[in-house]
Amino acid sequence: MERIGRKEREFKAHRKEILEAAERLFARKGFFPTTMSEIAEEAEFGTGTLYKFFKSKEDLYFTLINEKVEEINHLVRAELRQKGSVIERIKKILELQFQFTEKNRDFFRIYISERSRFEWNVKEDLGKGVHNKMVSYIRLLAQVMKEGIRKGELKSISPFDLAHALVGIVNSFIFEWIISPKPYSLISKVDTVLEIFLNGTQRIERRK
Amino acid sequence: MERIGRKEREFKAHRKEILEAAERLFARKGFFPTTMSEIAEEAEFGTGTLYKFFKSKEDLYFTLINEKVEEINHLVRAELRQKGSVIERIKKILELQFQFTEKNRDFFRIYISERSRFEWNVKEDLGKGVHNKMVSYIRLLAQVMKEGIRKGELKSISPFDLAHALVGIVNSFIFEWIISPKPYSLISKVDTVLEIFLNGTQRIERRK
DNA sequence: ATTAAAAATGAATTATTATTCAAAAAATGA
DNA sequence: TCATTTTTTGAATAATAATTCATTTTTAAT
Repeated sequence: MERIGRKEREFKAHRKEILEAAERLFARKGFFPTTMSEIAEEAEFGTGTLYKFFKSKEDLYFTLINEKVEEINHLVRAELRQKGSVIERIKKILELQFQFTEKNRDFFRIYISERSRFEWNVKEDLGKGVHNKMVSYIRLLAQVMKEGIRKGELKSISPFDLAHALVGIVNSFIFEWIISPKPYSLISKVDTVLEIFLNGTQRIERRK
Repeated sequence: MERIGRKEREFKAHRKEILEAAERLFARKGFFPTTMSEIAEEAEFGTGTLYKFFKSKEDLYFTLINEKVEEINHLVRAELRQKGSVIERIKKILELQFQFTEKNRDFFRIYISERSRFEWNVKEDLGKGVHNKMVSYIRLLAQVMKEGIRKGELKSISPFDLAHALVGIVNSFIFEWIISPKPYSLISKVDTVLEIFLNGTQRIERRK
């Protein structure tokens, strides 16, 4: 099924090569300082060719981001559909997220610069898409938190506050991992993150 | 003491007006889309005049950020010098941070877009300054966490991990507050943040 | 009031780069 | 092979905006 011709296959392959070249450059220098000619050169195409695949530099940039965000969102949603306690699912999401981040370091350099930027809200649409996915991701997490509260697994705190706290901790660990000059395993931090998020950081008195 | 002449006083006043105009525009549109002419118009000066105060657009931008970061760092350091339990001081820092954020909404729109951007590492110096202050702020917090562990107030978790977790939660709440269309008090979130950070989110079993 | 010094101005300069498009190259098929 | 269509190309175009600086305006001094 899905028999597609050589032409289409090649088109997709070229498109992918361009996206990957762009990913490397955007990760290294950011959006504005990266030029279309540089991307073309990196991808071994002529400058004009890029415009056969993407109608503008911004289109290329946001296509890149959106496709990857879609990918991770997909993984997370699939996980959340599983049975199991809320806490188990939260742990699984952390593992997924950190694993995906390790496999996509370049992308995350771009993404974490992007997600807290407001510049795009001006130019409608393109930037909005990324922002909306962020919001819907939080909403999804809040949903899970709510379930956890209902089931008595989590404390009665506003589910959105819980979601923001978790996302905050995760982002902070990802950021640190990205900028760290010494490479280390991000996945090894899952337990620490979970411990802090679930049980807090205050030492518990042994006895009264 | 410190008798300064009218000339110098006016120079400083003009400089401040330019910085404030720039703050408003950068907060609204971000660095690249904001032009020097726009800033000049907003501040009611000629374009060329800006260059009497700042040697480039980047200089203006980073001066703005650095001065404000300096200000908050100063407040935090002063607080940390106080006596009292580590947990009390952490609470005080949260209050300071959230209060400062509420009073400087425009600035924080700029700052949270800036702090996770890598574009500047290229252009040496200017961007580096902001980054360094961030790092030294984390180091300071880690110091406090270490003290908390030594005194038995906090669990034995890597002090840097503790610092990153706290900063992550705080940033996440600040971000949410900035983008929220409905205004609300950020300071009212101090207790929630503290509760999550210290005691975690997992419901504790009443009895075995 | 007159002149000299200082400050402010914004039009002109310069540099940069996204995008286009006429020409060249490659693929197709008769 | 050769004519036709499709794809690629990168030099030329056009737009933008940071920065400069000759000129104007303001201030200070006599």
